[in-house]
Amino acid sequence: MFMGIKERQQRERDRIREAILTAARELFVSDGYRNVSMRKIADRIEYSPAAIYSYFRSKDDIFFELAEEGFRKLAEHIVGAVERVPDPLNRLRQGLLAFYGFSKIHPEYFELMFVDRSVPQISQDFQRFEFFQATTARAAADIRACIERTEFSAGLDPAAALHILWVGMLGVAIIGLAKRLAPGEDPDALAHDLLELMLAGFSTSVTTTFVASECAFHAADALVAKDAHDHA
Amino acid sequence: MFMGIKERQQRERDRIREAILTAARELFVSDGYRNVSMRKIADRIEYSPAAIYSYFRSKDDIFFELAEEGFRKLAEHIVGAVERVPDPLNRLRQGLLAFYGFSKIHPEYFELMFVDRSVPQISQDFQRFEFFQATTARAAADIRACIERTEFSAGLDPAAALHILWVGMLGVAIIGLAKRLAPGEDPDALAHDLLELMLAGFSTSVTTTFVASECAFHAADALVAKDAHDHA
DNA sequence: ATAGAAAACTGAACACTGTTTAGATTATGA
DNA sequence: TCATAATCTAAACAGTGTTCAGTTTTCTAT
Repeated sequence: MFMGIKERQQRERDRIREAILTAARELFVSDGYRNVSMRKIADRIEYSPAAIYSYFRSKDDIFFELAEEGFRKLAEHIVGAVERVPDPLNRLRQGLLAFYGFSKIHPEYFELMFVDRSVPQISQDFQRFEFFQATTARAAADIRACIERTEFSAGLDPAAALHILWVGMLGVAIIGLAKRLAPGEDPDALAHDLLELMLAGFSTSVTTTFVASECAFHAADALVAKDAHDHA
Repeated sequence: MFMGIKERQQRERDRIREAILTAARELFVSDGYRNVSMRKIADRIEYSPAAIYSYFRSKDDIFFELAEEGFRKLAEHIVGAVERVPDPLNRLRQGLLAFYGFSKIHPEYFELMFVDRSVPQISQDFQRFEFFQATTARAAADIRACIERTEFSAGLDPAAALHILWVGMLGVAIIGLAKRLAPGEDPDALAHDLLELMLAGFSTSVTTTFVASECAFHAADALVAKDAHDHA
């Protein structure tokens, strides 16, 4: 009869769902994601632990949603770092440094997104995060521009090159997070050096044997092509 | 009176201690270190869980010992890969590929040694593992040789350069372990490409701002100097 | 307003986890 | 033989994710 009731109920459900995520996020950021428990979340929202299970299938589902959040945050962070950089090479540089920087600003998100194996869904659906569709497309376009400007070697596959750069920065990020450096050592300097080394290497005639998958990096190329077409 | 009793008791203690480590290692390798529990270890050695605590202060202590084992294994693996390679640059290459390869042969050890944060002692004492004293010294010496042969740029700091190479390979190893690649993508090719890229970069005049700590990499230099002196 | 249905929530339990402690058992030394 | 010392265990504590029977609340239709 009253049409608004279903909607109000749905709004209420969404509100509680969001409260669960907020509680999880706060615990996650302050205590580390290893120290988030269903009972702690339940305490925060003043519900019983069992109640959460009518909003999320499992604890992993909550973390998966937080990971998605992390990918959105990361995309924003990188876009914010490169949007006013006109030069393709510098934009690439700043973008990759921003990727590394994200691991320091949001270590918990970063570990969940790129390192952790306890939430299998994140590994499984890794390529599906829209982060890749948008952000990597722009980065690949910058690499292409660098090749055209002869700043990078001609035989370079942009998608493969991006993958390599990304993996390198991931390595630095992780030794920083996992604290596998001596007290005096500066991971920032390491990040800088590795990045410059890789960029310098791309100006020589290195060949790539790695083939980046269609669904992620090359699909992103199509997206940029479409983007260029739209702006034409 | 009977002098041998204390010794026999100590032997027995050592035997049981070793049995605990063996049980832990087997569970660790087959089920993953996240799935090793004190109760499972206790079941295997047919003792009560509490008994283990008179041989190890905590579960972390067991894992720390397994990590030490891992570092010995890794050192052996790398030495085995490079011992018959005469050329310094190739030796460096093979050594770094062996480091990456170790992450595939012993993923559980690798994650425990280089990624995991749940055993704080491993992060804390990371630089003290003898692995660094020996293996990194030889790698740094190879880098020095490459510089002398003008295969690498002159201004290079061998310790810093090694750190950079190591971190790069660590990145590839981790995306492999954490399965952050699309199904078709080959982490081996990625490892190869990144390594060649970095080596190519070192032949250009890149500058390093990173300062490797005394206690780990530079201390290793001293060890190699001593080594050279001993063989003279 | 009231009965019935549906949705929401809880208490208690299950099977785990690392760790501690008091007590029982066994081996040793005089 | 008897006390001491070493060794091992049962039980418990506080925590974990998850499930389920049952209660409470909310909505719908008469």
